[in-house]
Amino acid sequence: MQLDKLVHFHKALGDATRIRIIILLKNGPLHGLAIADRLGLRPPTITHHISKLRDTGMVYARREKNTIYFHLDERKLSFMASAIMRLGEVSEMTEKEFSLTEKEKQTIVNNFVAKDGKLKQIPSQLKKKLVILAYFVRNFEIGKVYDEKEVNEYIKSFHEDYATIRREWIMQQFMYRENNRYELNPVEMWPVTFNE
Amino acid sequence: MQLDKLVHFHKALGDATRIRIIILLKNGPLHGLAIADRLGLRPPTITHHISKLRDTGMVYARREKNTIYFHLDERKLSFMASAIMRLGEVSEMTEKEFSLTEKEKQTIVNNFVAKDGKLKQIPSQLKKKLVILAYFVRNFEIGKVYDEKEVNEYIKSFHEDYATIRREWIMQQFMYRENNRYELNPVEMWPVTFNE
DNA sequence: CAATTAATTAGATATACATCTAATTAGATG
DNA sequence: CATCTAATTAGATGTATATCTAATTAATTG
Repeated sequence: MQLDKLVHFHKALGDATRIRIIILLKNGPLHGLAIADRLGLRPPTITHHISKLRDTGMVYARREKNTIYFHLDERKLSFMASAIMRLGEVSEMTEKEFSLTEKEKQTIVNNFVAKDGKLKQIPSQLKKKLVILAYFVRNFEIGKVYDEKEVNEYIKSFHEDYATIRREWIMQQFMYRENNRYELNPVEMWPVTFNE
Repeated sequence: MQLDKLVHFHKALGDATRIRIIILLKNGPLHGLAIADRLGLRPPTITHHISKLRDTGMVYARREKNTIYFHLDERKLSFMASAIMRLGEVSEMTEKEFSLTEKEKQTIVNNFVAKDGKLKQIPSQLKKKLVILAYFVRNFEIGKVYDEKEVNEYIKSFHEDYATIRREWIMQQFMYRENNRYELNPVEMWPVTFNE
């Protein structure tokens, strides 16, 4: 399910009147006037809410004579309600954010790092920035503690604006700082990993 | 869970930015500036959204130095997301709507039905109205088909405004009408049942 | 086809809320 | 205590939306 659909589903349930309609429909189909009467609201208000519920697919309509009965599709409701828990799964929208192939990452590096190994500029696009940060941070040793001067010196070897890079490493959780001493965070915390 | 809490939970998820925050936090805790940077938004905007998420309990905060890390409580998220499916269960909010003891129903009947068995007036409060409608509708036989005149005659035996009562029985699904012939709906469809 | 009933549309109103900038608070550190 | 950084608050702005009344459409039936 794509993000937009998920948002609309929860928007649909984010209203007391619509939840009450769901409750009514749990006990079986009902038509508009009956719903309006039970909730103490006017028919146009029910039309408004029902159409939002129908848009998500969790409610559908069946005509009988000139009365329209609204039914709750409990399976759909259940499926969509649980979607938020499945967010991390493959083929979910998460992947759009941060999954890059090694090839793509290499391309980004090639675009921003000169032949002499220096960083031409810090990418402004988040995804690219993270790749670059990951690329250069790998030269620290896991578990080793560095003082600020050491970190600065290393950064200067490939880019002049050491303050920004240092700050980004902390902010993006590649590194951890305590009492001005720096060390790598565990790789699991990195927003992007970089395997050569 | 009470209705209000459920509504607020879904309201909280009914926004693309907040869903994106959830996605980020699924990969581990993050602090405000990092979230702002990843989403391309300003810190106050993040404060705004995070506080809505915290209100529901699905996100909590832990301070480390002067950075505040926000954590996702997946168990709470999962519990609340599934609440909509449990709506019908006992001790849920449904019961507030329509569960009356036989005694309470009898009291309502006593208040609205005179000693001679006539309906004094149609209750305006929904709950009471349904009890009265159920009370009088029981005299029809299950499965038997009535024509409109028969229905009217029966209603007149206890109340003058037969049109209203007849219409309410249809609207509230105590009865079903087809080609001006009337019959009782199955008791499962009644919004209120009445056992003597 | 005229009358009835159910549902929807149109348009108005009032409230909620997502986002921003600017200013402020809170903690940590030199 | 002065400075830095992170987070929050305050206040403004524009958009979204819940509800209503009045008017209209759709289907059924005498």
